[in-house]
This record gives sequence, structure tokens and C-alpha cells, in this order.
Amino acid sequence: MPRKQVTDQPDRKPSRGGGALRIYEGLRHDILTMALPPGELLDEVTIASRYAVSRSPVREALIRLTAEGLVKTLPNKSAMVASLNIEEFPAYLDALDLMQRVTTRLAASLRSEEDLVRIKCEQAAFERTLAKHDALAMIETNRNFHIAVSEAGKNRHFTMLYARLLDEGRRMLRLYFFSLDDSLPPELESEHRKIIDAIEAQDADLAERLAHEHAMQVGERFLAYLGTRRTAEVKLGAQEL
Amino acid sequence: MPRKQVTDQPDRKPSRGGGALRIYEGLRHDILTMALPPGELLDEVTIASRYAVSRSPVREALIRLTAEGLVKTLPNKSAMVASLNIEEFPAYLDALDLMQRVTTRLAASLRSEEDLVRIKCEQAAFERTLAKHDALAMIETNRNFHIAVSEAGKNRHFTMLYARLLDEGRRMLRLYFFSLDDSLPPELESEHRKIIDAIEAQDADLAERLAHEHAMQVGERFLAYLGTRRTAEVKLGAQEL
DNA sequence: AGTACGCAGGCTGTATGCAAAATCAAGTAA
DNA sequence: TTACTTGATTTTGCATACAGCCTGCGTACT
Repeated sequence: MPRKQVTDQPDRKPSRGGGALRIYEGLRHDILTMALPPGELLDEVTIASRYAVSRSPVREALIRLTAEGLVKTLPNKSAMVASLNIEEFPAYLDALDLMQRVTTRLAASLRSEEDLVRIKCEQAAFERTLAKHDALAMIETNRNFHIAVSEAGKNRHFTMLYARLLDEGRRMLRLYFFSLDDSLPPELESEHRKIIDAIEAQDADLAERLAHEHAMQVGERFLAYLGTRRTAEVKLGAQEL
Repeated sequence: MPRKQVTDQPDRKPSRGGGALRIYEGLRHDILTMALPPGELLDEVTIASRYAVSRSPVREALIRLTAEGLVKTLPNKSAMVASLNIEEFPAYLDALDLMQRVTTRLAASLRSEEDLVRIKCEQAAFERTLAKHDALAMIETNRNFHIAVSEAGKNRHFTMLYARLLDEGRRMLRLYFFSLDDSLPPELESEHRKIIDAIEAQDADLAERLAHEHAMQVGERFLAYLGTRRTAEVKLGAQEL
């Protein structure tokens, strides 16, 4: 039975207010899922017509995305989706590792009971998407799990940087997981479980160590993906390397 | 002898392009120096007339500042300068300490010779402002010194968060140093010097320890300032506390 | 053939117009 | 006096208009 609409007038279109936010979230989603690939040109009139609005809210969304680093814009030229530079992957991994360690450690120290149920709730959502073999949804619920942990640490500066790193990582992770053809490594689930246990036990040192290992494993998996050579077994005639 | 204008046409006003940037930097400077105090209402038409432009570039500047956390904006209401919440000072100090440690450590490990001369250059500028007893300029050159160190660490994620923290701190530091009446603690100079030496010697552990102590001292000084009670010695008649 | 100039088109940056929403003030009822 | 309603005003959010910059192509010149 369809739930009755109580929250809002049935057909009241948000004529004012939600416009720029809608475009911002739409573009952001498309960028993070690589529906808009890195380097894609984002000219304002095209986007405006696609969302059936004028250039003003589009401009606002692009400015916000630029401030977040997801969009790059040269003066007097079209904006474009930020490219992910492989050469700064080591720095990225350093940052991810440190943020994961510190946020998880703080979570173990400062978590409240409400934080704990929130974390477990996000983990449940994560496990559901794992079971469904939906890589895109899995990346998102994985992010939400770690953000929930981070927020239990109650330091908005760390949480903000960590969220940015996880979002930026979504694009790289997408490359990696799609190479796996939606068959996801199940050890992620147990790693999360162990982290939750450490947070629940308020064992900060253990939580930090597990977070560190978790980050390192993600990095190693991605590096292994980068190392795959699908043409290695192809014979190339006279060439002998 | 006045240098001849080679770089640009003499009286070519930047009719296009620099408008929004000018407002962004102007507002940002005024916010960080507390010329615009926290909570100040920033209505678009007032700012637009002050900078002699229309609302569009003002809007862009406000959006960018909002994304940076320096301006808060409720829907359909005036933007306002973000208030600095004293209750999250512990979290701020945690973040500042960690970023200062990690950026300084990385700088010690990864600095090049060019990084070193840049750092020493910024330190020289810092010492000049110290000698001039100009608190506002000192805060800025101190920030530039630490950013130069951070950039020697070559991790843009850390540098970005660190820069944000230092900028946010400029407003608190301004309160503190103005209470000192422009007489600045000279040990700052020697602390910076020791950090530079550790970076030059590529002693990562020492650099990190010094950075940590530096951050802790800043925190303690600010806490001591918060603890000052200027009316403590005032006799209040019958009251005996 | 290759290069320089010019012009047209498209796109961005800025200005302006318009309507919804919020705030404020006055007035009225309880 | 206090609280509520209503109308005027201000201000934002979005749409539209305009002007300069960049690009690409065509044409003329070396």
C-alpha cells in the first residue's frame, strides 16, 4: 500500500531554493560515479538546458564543485571535470591512511552509544550492498560507514578532510572494482567488523592499528590492480622480452 | 626612476575577469583580520555597491567563502561571517597539532634545496614583521612560513587542511595578540629557527617533535589569554569570592 | 605551400530584471 | 498590554540581457 503524502503538498514544485542544490548534487554524483569522466567539458549552457534552468544556478554549482576540487576552471574557458592524477597517488594514500587512523582512534575514544548504533546501521547497509554485488552502491555505503566512524570522533576538521579524500577515492575505487566485475573482496566486511568491535571496546590503539591496516590493504589492492597486465601472455612474434 | 610599464597597457582597467576574485580576496582579508567581525551580516547589495560591481560577482565570492567555511548562509537569508565557536577549540587544537606535526615531518624528509631557501625567505619576512611589532602582519608571515614548510612536504591534502586551520586560527590569534598590545613573544623566532634546522638536517623525528611543541605552546598561550581576568583585583564591596 | 590577418560564432563574466520569501511595522482583537 | 494578522519593504534566488574573450575558419599575402 502506497504511503500517503504527509510531508509536503503533493505537486508543489520547489519553485525557489532547491535549484542550485539539485544541480550541485547531480553534477557531484555524476562526477564521482564517472558518468562524467575526468576531463569532460562542463559548459554552462549545456548543463543549464539539461537541468532546465538558467545559467545562474549552474554557475553556483560549478563554483562550489571547483572549491571542492572536483572541477577545474580556467578563466574565460569552460570548466572541466578534475582529472585524477596518478602521480599523486602516494600522497593521496598517505593522507587517507593518516585520516583513517586518527578518525578511527578518536571514534574509539569518544564514541557515544548513539554513535555506535549509527555506525552499526551504516555497516548493515554496507553489508547489504556487498551481498547485492553492486560495486557503485558498495563504494557509497563504505564511505558512509567510515564517515559515521569519523563523526563519532567529533572533530569536524578531520571529518571534512577525510570525507573529501574518500570522495576523491570513489573515482579511483570505481576503476578498481569495475575491473573485478562486481565480485567484491569479502574481507572488507570482517575488517569493518573488527573496527567496530575495537570502537565499541574503546580500544583506541587497536582501532587505530586496524584502520591503518585497512587503509594499507585498500592501497595494496589498488596497486595490484594497477599492476595487472592483461596482455602479458600474448605472444608478439619475434619480440623477446 | 619609475619603472617603465611593460607588463600591461598603462590604463587598461581589468574590465573583465578580476572582478569576483577582487571581492573574494577583499572579503576574505576583512574576515580574517576581523575588520568584518564574526556574525556580521553580509548582504549582497551593500557589498556590491561597496566594490562598485553588481551582485553577480559578489554572489560568486560569497559562495566560495561559504565553501571555505568563513561565511555561513541560511537559505533566503543574508549571509554572515562565520562565528568562531570557542567550544570547538579543543578539536581545533587537535587538528592544528596533527597537521603541524605531519607537514613538518614530511618537510624534513622530502625538502629540496629550493624548498629550503623558500622557507628561510619566509622566516626572514616573519622576523622583519616581528621586529616591527606589527601583530597583523606577523600573523600573516607566520602563516606563510608554516605553509612554506608544509609545501616542502609535498602533500597537497595536508597543506590544504593546514592552510585552512591556520587561516581560521588567524582570527583567534588576532584576539590574543592584540591583547598583548603588539609586544610579541620573541621565543617564536627561535622556535621557527630550530624547526628550520631540523628540516635542513632532515631529522624527521626532531622536526615533528619541535612542531608539536610549537603547536602546544601556541595553544597554551591562547588558553592563558582566555584565562586572564582583568577585573580579578577589583574590589566589589561586600562580595567576598 | 605556408603564414598572418580578420571576422564570425560561441562561451564566459557581469549587469539587470523579476518574483518568491522573509522581515518589519502598524493596526486590531482579546 | 499582548498576541496575531496584514500589508509594505527589503533581500535573496533565478532568469535574462549584454559585452568582452577565445576559437576556428576563411582569405589574402609572401
